Amino acid sequence: MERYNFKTIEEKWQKFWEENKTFSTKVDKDKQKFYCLEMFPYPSGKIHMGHVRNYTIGDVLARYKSLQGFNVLHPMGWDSFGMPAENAARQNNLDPKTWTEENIRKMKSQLKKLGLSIDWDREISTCSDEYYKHQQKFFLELLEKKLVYRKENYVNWDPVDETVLANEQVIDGKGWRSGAPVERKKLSQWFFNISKFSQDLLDGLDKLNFWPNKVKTMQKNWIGKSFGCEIEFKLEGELPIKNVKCFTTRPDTLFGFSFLALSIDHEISKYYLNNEEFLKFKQECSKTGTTEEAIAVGAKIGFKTNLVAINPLNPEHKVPVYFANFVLMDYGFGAVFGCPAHDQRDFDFAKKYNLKIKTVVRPLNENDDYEVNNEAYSGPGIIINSDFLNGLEAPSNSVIETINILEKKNLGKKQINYRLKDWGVSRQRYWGCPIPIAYDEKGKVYPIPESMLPVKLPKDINLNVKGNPLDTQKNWKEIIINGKKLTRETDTLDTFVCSSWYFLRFCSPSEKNYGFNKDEVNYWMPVDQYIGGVEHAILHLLYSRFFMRALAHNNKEFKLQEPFDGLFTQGMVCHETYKDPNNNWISPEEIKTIDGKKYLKTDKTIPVKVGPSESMSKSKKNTIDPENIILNYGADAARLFILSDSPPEKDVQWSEEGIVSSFKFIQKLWNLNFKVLNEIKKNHSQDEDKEIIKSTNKFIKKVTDNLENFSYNKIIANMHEIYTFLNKQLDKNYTKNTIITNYQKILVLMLPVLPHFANECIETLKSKESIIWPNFNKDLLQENETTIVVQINGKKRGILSSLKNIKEENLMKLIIEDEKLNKYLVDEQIKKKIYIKDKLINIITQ
RNA sequence: GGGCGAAUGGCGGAACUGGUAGACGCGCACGACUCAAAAUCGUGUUUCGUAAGAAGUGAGAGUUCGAUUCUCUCUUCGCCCA
Repeated sequence: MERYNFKTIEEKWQKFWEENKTFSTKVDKDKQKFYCLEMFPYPSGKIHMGHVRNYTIGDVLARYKSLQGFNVLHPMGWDSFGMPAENAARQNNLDPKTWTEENIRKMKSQLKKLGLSIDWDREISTCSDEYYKHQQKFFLELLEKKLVYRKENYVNWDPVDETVLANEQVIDGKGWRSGAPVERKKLSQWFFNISKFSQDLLDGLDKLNFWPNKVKTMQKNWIGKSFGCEIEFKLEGELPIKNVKCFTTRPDTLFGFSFLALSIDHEISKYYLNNEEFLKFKQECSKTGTTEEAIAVGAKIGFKTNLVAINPLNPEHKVPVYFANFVLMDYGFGAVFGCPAHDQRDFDFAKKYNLKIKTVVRPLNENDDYEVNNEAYSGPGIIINSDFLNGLEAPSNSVIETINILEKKNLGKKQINYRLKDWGVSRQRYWGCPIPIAYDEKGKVYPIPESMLPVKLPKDINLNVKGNPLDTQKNWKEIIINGKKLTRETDTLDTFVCSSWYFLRFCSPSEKNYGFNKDEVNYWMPVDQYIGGVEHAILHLLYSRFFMRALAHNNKEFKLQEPFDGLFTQGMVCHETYKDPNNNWISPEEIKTIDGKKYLKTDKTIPVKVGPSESMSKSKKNTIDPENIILNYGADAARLFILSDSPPEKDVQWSEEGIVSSFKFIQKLWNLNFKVLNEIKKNHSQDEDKEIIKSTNKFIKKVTDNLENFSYNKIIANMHEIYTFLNKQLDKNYTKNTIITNYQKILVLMLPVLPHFANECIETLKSKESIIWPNFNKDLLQENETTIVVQINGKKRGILSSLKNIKEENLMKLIIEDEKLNKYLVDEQIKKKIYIKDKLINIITQ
């Protein structure tokens, strides 16, 4: 026996693949294609275990499909624009480009050490102008199609850093860096008209049969289609505006109307701009963040106007009009009617300002004198206190009925509303794709002509400035187009734009004239299997789906709607957490295990508190560096373990014991390989080939089924079974040729998971058969013997072996002959027998 | 607060359309090899019970000859949205 030297063998095969361009792919219309894609990484400089898991899962699939004869596209690239580069560059006084490129170089070499079957010739990086110049063209194409527009919108503004913050940079209402309370500020920004496709994006979900339902539900909720009605309210007061439109999903509660609330940006607000109290109120409102959550959690405040709104169903019923901070201008019409009894937010508001609370829906188990007390009732029930609406079932009938009445009286109309808002793509940052636009002094928009693309980012820029660094670049900002002096747009595009079409670029990464080549895209797209984290379930996937529709809009040559045919979302990688006696987090490397208990490495008498297994994060110090794992145990062991313990869609727990056992298993397989090589040298007098043929056939079926169902953890279990079988049975008398062909089939089954190891073993076998995925023979799966479970009164009492297709009478004979079983039957009357052929018999006696 | 999902040995997890619960791995125990240890190999391992046997898939009910699987109620946990 010889030690398996993973280092030289893994290096050998990686070199072989690179030199032979084994994974380089071309369009081949005679072959069926398979596009396998994993979400491309942000080049942080180091791969983490999440990457190892994601890319191993993808690689297993890609290698499997390729062994099956598919023409597999399996590319990799870099989502390389974004804030970490800008932050790191600022800290280390570097250029973001240099920092990013160095990280890409490091990460690429780490990924290569994992032995992934990637076509590196197709590598792309979104921060290269080769990539983003096409994105700028797409932007202009969408502008032409009127799917891009500019409008004023609120942003999260950090008043200290003088910068715009993304929602996730706002922590507890404060800027993540400065700690200053975040304000709302209006800025002119670019928007993609994703809401134009709301219905289409919703409908498309039904056709995505190979997506997890969970993700489809999340997208559905995000699009948030609601059915309701637009109502026009008459206003009394000294303003030229006499009507206000509202959208509501509950027009049936109109008799519980107690106030009308307007957004501070409602057109009516312009009549209050010289009212100091109002301006103060507006100032106050700017202190709440822009997210729906911030508004929901924050205090509800209002400003009372001297206006009065009239209930369209009862002109006698008049209520006050407020401006309120919880009403958003971009939902409905920036106005809501308040019904405190049946909406908690309205209830809180009414309590605060002492407004009337009138109950108009009673729960089904209450009487008509029911009154809402401490909280709003929003459940189903019966309409009460509402004149001609009384007695209707709410909300099922009452909403439709009320809409009918309103429509007949010309007071409102049925309407469908979506929660999905247009996608704001402007970012006030340096490290992103420049928006190819310029303005004159009056702010008129000029697209940058195609001949002047790409708009490249300026080099040697000072990042240590407040606000957007591009704004301070005078030389860069000034531009002359057709003799006209203009100023460039200094905002860059949201990085989600870059990832909304990168899968198209992979199809034709060197196409010069356009973002992709139509023929190649038509061959490869859609992505057959997309694999990534569930955290991208909404935004990235929805944006990509939108981007395909936007490109296909008014386009005869490009008709793709859905980019990802199949989607798989993998779980996270977790690890135990540890704390020292002072409750400081400590990392796994600082720990020594003695007799199964864990102690500090520095002082082996101090015990370590072991916490629950949580997803790996730097803050909890429970990360494991994949580079060390590959160095110590090899890529195949890492791949084997990351797949073995849990189903890929669930979280997996990384453990030292686990990786060690995977490592040992490969060594065992290596020993087995020697045993096989020895065995085939022998001359056998007689043969028992049937057994090995049958078992191999059975394993082929198991592994193939498990691969098809993404049950990769079960494949590892199958590999252990295979090992046990061969190790025990090998010294029987098989013919040389039978061992070679069947053992090679078994090695091919292992190849997707252990590519270096399996290729090495196949090479030592020197078989003449080609390396392809083996098919199983259905006939060989048939057994002529079977085991039948014997139940008496539903309880398992024994198991009998018999030939298949045994008749019930014969089976009963066997049971009566069996002493153990018969003892349950003597002195009993058999009332009923349920016989499931070749499987089970249940005998009922009482 | 709403939506979705999950709960199986000491642990991670198997169980196809309702038909042998606990595959496979980890851990543990015992044995072999060894002067000894590590490594390796072998055997065992749901619980209670010496045994026959009984109980057992978060809790409680229901459907069924038969439920980890289907239905209802509840508990706990996770994720997403708010």
